[in-house]
Amino acid sequence: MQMIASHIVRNLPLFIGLSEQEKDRLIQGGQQRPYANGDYLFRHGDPIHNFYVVCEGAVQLFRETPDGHEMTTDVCLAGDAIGETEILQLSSTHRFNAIAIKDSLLMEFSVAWLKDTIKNHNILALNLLGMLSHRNSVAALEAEHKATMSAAQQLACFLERMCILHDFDPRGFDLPYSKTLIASRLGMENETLSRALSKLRDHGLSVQGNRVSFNDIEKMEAYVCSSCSIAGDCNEHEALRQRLLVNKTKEIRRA
Amino acid sequence: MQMIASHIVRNLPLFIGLSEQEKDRLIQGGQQRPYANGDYLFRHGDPIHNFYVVCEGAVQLFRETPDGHEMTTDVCLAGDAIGETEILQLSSTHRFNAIAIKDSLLMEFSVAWLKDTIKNHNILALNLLGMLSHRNSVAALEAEHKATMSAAQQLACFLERMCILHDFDPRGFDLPYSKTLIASRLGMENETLSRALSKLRDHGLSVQGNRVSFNDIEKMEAYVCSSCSIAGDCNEHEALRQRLLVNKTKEIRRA
DNA sequence: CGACACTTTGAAGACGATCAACGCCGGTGG
DNA sequence: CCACCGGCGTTGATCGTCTTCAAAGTGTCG
Repeated sequence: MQMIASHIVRNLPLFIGLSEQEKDRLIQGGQQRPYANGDYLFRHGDPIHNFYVVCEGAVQLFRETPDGHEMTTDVCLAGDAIGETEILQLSSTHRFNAIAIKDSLLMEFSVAWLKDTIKNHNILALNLLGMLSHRNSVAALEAEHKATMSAAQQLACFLERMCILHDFDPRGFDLPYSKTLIASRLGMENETLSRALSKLRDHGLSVQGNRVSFNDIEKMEAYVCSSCSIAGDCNEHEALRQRLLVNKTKEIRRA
Repeated sequence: MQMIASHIVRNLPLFIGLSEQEKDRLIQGGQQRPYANGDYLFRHGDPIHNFYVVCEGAVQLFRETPDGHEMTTDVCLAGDAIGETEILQLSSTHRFNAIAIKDSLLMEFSVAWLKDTIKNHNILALNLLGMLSHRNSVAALEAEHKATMSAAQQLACFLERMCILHDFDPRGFDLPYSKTLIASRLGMENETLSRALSKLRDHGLSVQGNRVSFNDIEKMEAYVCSSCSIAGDCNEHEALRQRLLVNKTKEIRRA
């Protein structure tokens, strides 16, 4: 167990460029802790105490509006960090809820401790800057998509990103969490998601049950890119294509 | 002219906490430059050379999709910085266009130089982190609003923020740029914006021509907050209320 | 004055949300 | 073992909102 966690923490983007000894020291500052399905890590308004890394399981980050709407801002799986965006904010309270949606294992780091560490390790600050910067551009892009893309296009985009980010096989992989959650993540209703999924079958992407397969990437890109401002330098499509290639060569090697 | 620019740069959030001497040194690294209405600072895909600060005028940041849609991500006025989000990204090219929409005066800083400076001035890195972090949370909130709010509610939210950010008088101020631009910034059509504006008259906010006045903040907040997840700890409403108060006391003092 | 950009209004259409009903499964309890 | 239930996903019908298209009003500037 400790092994798994340590391995995951070692490979955090936040820790890139640090020596193994430094990583060791940092990991010493963290604490492992299990959460059962349904346990809250924290709620909106709670004081910020920790920075978290998901080692196993899944955590949903979400907010609620007074009129009862629930909006999930993110779903974190193994290897994802929670709180990067908050630790350096002025506000001392959480701005969203975090709940374990599977039995999960997390690594917790005290924020006070982490802040100090950042002040002394310039490389950490730079890593964090790069991460926030990247996250920003992704957020901007998603906001744009929400304005310019149809539900089906947004969904295709989302599945592509999921496939690459979590290193799934484009020819066929299982959704890591429920469609209800995906709908909420994308800011649409379950019914809309369901209908969007069937539309995508005409555009080279099939989803049956939990199984997703990219059948015709060219066709899908044509469908999605017409509404995407960064179609030109969008590295997702390229990555996807590469991945398909890699898998094909692996197959050939096996044969 | 140099005075104006220097004064604005001195008060950049990025430079908070630096001594005046340090600021002087940093300002030496920058260069002032005028842009005429319609001049591009850079285009999507151009290599990233500079970090900019608007000293006078206005700059529109926007993207275009292959199918002809234009989406403005931001409009920068005096005191705003351009490029904070990009300087620490891996990508070496701009991911959006920037065009002067009035005759403007900008301060330009070489990115290479700025990166070095950040590496050596820990305080700059921390300031930048705070800014990105804050920008992130604003972006997340806006994305959420796009999913949960009507056009009129989003607009009200936007005008509130504008009023506070640029230190306008809530009882009456002029829009700093065109409604077309606002519509584009909010990801809606001109017609939708126009209709949203009339709707807002029933909710305590009147706009006639370029003139905006908050007539009944209570009513407006009630209208907006029902769909806002951070209604509780949203400091915008509070700030607006304070500002109204301040202006009232000023008025009394004058009388 | 006329050209032009910006704004507003009306009418029609598209898209997603909402409401309602049903099928499917996994779990619980009799 | 089966009946029942609840969560999840799908499908159809309807409704509201935003977009689209068309037209006309407003303002500014040469």
